[in-house]
Amino acid sequence: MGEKELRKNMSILPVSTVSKLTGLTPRQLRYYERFELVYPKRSAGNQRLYSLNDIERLLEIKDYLDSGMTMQEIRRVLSKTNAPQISNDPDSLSDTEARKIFHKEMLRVGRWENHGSNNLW
DNA sequence: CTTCTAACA
DNA sequence: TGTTAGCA
Repeated sequence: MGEKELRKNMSILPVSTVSKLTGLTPRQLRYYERFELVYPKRSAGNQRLYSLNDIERLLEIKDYLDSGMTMQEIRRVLSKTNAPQISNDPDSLSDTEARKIFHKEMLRVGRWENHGSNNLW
């Protein structure tokens, strides 16, 4: 697995950020998790941590729902393309390193907001 | 922030 | 069926 893919699979984004990024409410994010459309990690405080791949997934889910697709159908499609979240050891990262990565993502978020772009990665 | 149940269209 | 309000 390349370094890029590794970073995309790191779960570091809290629901508030993911909500703004995807336009989905935290409630919807929880609902989708119930249907196994996404499998975010959990922080020590039991709060969801999403990866960049999860963002892409969620955006896809949005489109699929607009297309009139069902949760079950979406789950089937997504389970083929993207296997369940794999081993991304957040514990293997030092705190400073994790903070660096998170800050980087925050900067990216700001950039998108300024450009108002929907074509993300 | 999390969980849960009940309710709506 | 997808989503939400209100609670603890």
